[in-house]
Amino acid sequence: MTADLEITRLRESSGKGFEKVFAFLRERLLAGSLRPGDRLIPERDLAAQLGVSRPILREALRALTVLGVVEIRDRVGTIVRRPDPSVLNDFFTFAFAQQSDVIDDVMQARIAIECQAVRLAAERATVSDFEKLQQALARIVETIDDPDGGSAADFDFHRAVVHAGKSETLIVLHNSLSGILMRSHRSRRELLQAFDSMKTYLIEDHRRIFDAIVGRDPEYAEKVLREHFAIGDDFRRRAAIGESDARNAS
Amino acid sequence: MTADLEITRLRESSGKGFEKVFAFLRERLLAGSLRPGDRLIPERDLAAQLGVSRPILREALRALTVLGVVEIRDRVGTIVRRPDPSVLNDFFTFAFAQQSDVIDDVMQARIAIECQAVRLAAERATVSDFEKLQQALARIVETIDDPDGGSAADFDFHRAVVHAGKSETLIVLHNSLSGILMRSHRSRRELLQAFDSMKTYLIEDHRRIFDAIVGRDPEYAEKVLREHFAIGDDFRRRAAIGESDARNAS
DNA sequence: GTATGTATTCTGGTCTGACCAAGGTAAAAC
DNA sequence: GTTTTACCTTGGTCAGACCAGAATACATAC
Repeated sequence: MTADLEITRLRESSGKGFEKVFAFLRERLLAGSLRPGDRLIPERDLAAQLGVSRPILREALRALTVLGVVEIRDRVGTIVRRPDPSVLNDFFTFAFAQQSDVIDDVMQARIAIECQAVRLAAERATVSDFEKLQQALARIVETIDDPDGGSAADFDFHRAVVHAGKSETLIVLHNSLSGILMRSHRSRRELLQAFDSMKTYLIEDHRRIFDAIVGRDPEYAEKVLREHFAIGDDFRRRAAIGESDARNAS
Repeated sequence: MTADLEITRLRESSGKGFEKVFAFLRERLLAGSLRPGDRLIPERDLAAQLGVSRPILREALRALTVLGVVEIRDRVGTIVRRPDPSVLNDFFTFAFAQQSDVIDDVMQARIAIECQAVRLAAERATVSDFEKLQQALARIVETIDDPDGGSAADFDFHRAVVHAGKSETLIVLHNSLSGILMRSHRSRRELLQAFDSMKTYLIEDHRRIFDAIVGRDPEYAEKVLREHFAIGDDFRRRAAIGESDARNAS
């Protein structure tokens, strides 16, 4: 509507076509003059205003799309969206597709996130969170002999912990790491079956974490969680070595 | 015409043009048939083989570019790259830019990352890391009265800590959060100027963190760092209240 | 034979203008 | 007032063209 002045300015400032347009839109998005829900003006008009051709504009739009910032709806228009964390999954998938040895490293990030989250959880968790945690805990007990279900239950519990932390950022990050972790999670869990002592350890650890959160003890909560990871890591290290990669994705 | 069995298959499988091409390339990238360093065939040829027009191909290529998977080099070609973590910066910037109240929340993530990193640093830091940390520490002392320089020095120190942790993932995440944090960092630091007691606290805290790392004491390192954040948060809370929102855009 | 400089080719970067199909909408028909 | 319908809008795509500079081949000079 009123955006022509600045656009003209932009036309000379930034670099080449795509870069220019992308930078322009980026700025608009970041500055907040384009907010989630807004609909951009038609591609043709926008392209004209920006002084580029439609294909170029579309490149920029598409770029923003993969970043989850906008959504191009066929025959409707381009609307601004609140960035969807699932984009990160995309990225991580690409990033870690080639190297499989980064799992341990990603694990460090997970530990970081969860340890912080569990602290927050101990402070902020609501009764509703308690319930969810308890349910997750129950499922862990139920599925202790089932690799698949157990893995899921385990993960759910940890996810519940992070959610109880009430930090959007931590939730996003944790969720983003999920993709990579998921892969290893199952295989890791499987070999836990070998050790029978693991079962009690698994249950006990989670229960203690739960108790710590309910008991509003951040310090202890983190401590237990950290130990939980350490012991798990230890078991894993002890058992698994030859991680064969069956990557024949049909 | 007859040389492209898989391509032809793809042509019908996936959805529309862009989606199809993107999915195709994505698969190739993930499967590993396209590996970092490889150069794609010229756009014209590739477009022809995929049965789409060049603009569409470029949309897909550009999309992969923002994901950091490929790099389009002017007049050279499109080469596959190992995903660049800087992509995350893009995303996080977008994701957290719109809400200005998330700073505190992002801070939780920073704390999470750094606390984990400092632990690792205490275990893994090399002599080279020690030196960098010491230099950063020295700069903090030097620039204690300079808001700008001080902010940078402070940040450098923390960055050095994370790097000393030797976890690529943590480094990536920390770096990604930097963008958002940077904004607030300076203003936060400025108001620290008001409190004179802050200066000694700032120096002392960082020095203790440094000592903990050199002393190979993860537990203590995290403890100090956590307190460091807590105290900073406290000061901030005490000083700044009316965080005015400059939302004069639109 | 080597080295240098030049011409040619290749490749991305961009533009123009066009066609299609389906969503939206308002006029037209009931 | 409701339904139907025709039109316009909008994204999705294509085809072919031009440019500028990198890469390379080639020819020339030493």
